[in-house]
Amino acid sequence: MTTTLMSGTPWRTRFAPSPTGAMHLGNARTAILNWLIARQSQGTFCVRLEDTDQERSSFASEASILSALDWMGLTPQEPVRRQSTRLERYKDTALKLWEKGLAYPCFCTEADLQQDRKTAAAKGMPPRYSRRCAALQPEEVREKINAGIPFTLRFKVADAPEGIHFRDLLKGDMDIPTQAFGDFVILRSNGWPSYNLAVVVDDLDMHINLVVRGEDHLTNTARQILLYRALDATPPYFAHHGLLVDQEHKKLSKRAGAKSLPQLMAAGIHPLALVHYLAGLSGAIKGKGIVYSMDDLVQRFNPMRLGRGNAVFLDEDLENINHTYWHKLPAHDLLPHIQGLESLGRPWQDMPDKHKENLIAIVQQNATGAHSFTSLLATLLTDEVTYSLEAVRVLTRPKNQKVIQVLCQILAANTADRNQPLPLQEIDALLTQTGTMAGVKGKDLYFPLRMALMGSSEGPEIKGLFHVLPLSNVLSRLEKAREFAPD
RNA sequence: GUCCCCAUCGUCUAGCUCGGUCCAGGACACCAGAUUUUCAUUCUGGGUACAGGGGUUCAAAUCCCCUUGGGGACGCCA
Repeated sequence: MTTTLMSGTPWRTRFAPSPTGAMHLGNARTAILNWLIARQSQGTFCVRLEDTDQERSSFASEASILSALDWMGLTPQEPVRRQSTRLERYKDTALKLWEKGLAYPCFCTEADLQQDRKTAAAKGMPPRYSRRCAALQPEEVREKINAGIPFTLRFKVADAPEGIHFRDLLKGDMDIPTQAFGDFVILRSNGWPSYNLAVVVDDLDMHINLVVRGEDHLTNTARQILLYRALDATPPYFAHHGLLVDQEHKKLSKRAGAKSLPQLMAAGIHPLALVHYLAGLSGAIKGKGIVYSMDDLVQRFNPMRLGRGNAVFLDEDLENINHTYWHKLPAHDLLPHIQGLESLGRPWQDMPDKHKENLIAIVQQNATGAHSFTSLLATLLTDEVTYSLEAVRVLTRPKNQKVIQVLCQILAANTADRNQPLPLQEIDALLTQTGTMAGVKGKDLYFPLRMALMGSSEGPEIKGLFHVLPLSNVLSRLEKAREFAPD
């Protein structure tokens, strides 16, 4: 039987970012796909930090990437690995390849190579390594080494068969000619491994059986397959997904305004919305509506439907799906992600979670993101209503004052505990009664009440307000609104 | 420059493997109506796509070729 992403193999996948900056959307999507495929197949999702570039790697980036993964709910199922702790292992492997005659030392300097590339470009040739040092005689090599000239180890590509064939689990049969690249470096002159070597050694040692990454790695895959062969090892399966592009179908870039994960978090995106959108961009999420948890997402994920081409990322679409999530997720799942709550002060902080969730549930349909809550909640927590110009206009009309006055009378006669909100079942009757007595209905009834209670034309459902505001608070708001009455 | 990948509504895509059931289906977005005694929510309806050109065939979104467009790779970066 042909192996597919869904043929039952528990996939051991990995997400292997280099900690050289904040996590970007493309990275995030790769991470999500790896996580999803592992989870869906009852496999394992691993994370590995590829920090072999000493100049560009930073601890801050590591922390940022790891926290972004955590935020998205993509928890690694094994301890995070770090390549910089395994330098000896890579070096040994490179040396072994040299001994076997599959690699050779290269003494070319940075300047030499740059010159070569320039010359090649001028001739319209691909900028590949000239293989100058492959021609060195053993004595020459020994001399140079004894003279202390620094060298790298290059893998002998030309010795490989014509093309490299592999079956990509997403793209199908793939043939990459070895002419696509020159003899590549596996060990740098400072003793650190190159990307391709480190990846192969680690994927082997970690028993990764499926590599999911962007199609920009297609030629790296060919190089890595060569390394697997040189090490007498079986390569894992590969699945290359398309890249994320912007509206103009250009690669997503910071310059073009693409946001990083920390920026998206700060912008008030709910993690489930982001994960759903990014996973859905490949067409692999079945059904409509939001997902309520990562497990839910796994249920609806079908890796066989992963698209083959590039995917267009639209801020607008993310915004839309984000709104939907803030509207529909239970308040319980919203609370941990709401930002700026501390500015609400004591009354909020002292409140039990259950009560907080009730308030959130009332305002969430008007929320647009993680920090749209504070202002909405603030209007519920205070007695001080801020009236908009529109509110003032509405409240100064006698007809509208009548409505408020009537409601005040009705509430004043109510014997319920003033420190509690009114019971749900009473609210309907109460509003109907107000309407009847004031001789209004529909918008004429609700609009003045909305303005009086919230000071603005937008806000939670009126009935909901009565359900969360203590009766005393409702009364004081109404009293205040009555001050707009014309003399 | 050389090589590789991709090409269906605005977006993500179904269909392409085994050509007819596709004057191309769905979702999101958009527009219009309806419901909810308010905004929101919800419901119903609507418009919009097979990149272009050649073949093959009784028949092509589906197979072949070319063109165009887009993306990627070619580092002592990953």
